[in-house]
Amino acid sequence: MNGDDQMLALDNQICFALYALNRAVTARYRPVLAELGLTYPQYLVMLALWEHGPGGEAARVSDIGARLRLDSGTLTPLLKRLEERGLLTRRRQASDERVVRLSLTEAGWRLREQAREVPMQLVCGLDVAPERLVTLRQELRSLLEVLERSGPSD
Amino acid sequence: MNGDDQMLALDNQICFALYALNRAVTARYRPVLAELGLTYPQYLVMLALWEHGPGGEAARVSDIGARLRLDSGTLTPLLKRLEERGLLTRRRQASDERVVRLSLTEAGWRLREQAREVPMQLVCGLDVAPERLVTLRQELRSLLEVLERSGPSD
DNA sequence: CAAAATTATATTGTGCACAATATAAAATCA
DNA sequence: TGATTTTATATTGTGCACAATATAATTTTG
Repeated sequence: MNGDDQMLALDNQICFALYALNRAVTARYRPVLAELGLTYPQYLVMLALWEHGPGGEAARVSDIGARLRLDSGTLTPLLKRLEERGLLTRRRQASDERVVRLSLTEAGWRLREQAREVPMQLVCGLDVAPERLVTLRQELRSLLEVLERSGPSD
Repeated sequence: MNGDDQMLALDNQICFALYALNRAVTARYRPVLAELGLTYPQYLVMLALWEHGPGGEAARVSDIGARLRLDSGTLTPLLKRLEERGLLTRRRQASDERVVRLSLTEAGWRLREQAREVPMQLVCGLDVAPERLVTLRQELRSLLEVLERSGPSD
């Protein structure tokens, strides 16, 4: 009799599955990253900076923002915290004072050596076939692409 | 020469794919839910309350917490906001004053009628085969279960 | 029954996300 | 060139998440 829309059942919402799993995964990372003194978003920023590499120009805030889909409202305070911990420096670019360039310090690069263990540590404590994770990752990335293509405008 | 661990590449992190897609999906919900005057977490709480139903005992804060994997630190202020908007009432249970019972108001139930359109609206504006989403949802839920089984203790 | 332990919710404090706005510098245009 | 527009980052304010702790009520124990 009641309007028992199965459409609104929590377990039928892909958004909830995504939300719950994302938080569960983040929770798994938390103690591991705590050993590095990083939060999860800070870890992602470090991954982006490590990936940007030491050669070429230092990354701009907006480079990291584009990579992680984060704006300056999120990144500025986060980067200041990483700077305070001595992992990177933030310097205005002389030729264009609007731009802030991010350079990893020695400590920032050293941290990468510790971080190398993180992915394996996570996957190992998981009892899931690795190829299952690869498949899932591909599917997640594929859907993200769909959303981002049609997203900004539509 | 450089320590080019592909393990640390951002695009190889399943955690990043999950993080990015979750935020992209949430962003899709945002304008739709704004019409209902709800944030995304508030929507999930309402889904849980609607699902709990009008019969039987009113939901406890911890019931919703168990369903959504959220603690009182998150739920208490969120529920107060929903109460201020007149969608629910919070009442201490007489027989056990520790417990707070959550009852949807008329407005809370009426909102469900509007919310009925939300899932279809989201899926339709997505150009992805529905069965692909069903498969993904199952996989996400399956992995969540794995994490929660081994998680709390290990 | 009284003391201790447990339970349910609330509070406090930190760190994201994100919208909206501000600031300042550079690029474009009239 | 001077005014306008655009661009890059920063700031402000709100609302989660989550850890740690507080509070108060119930249950368990000695």
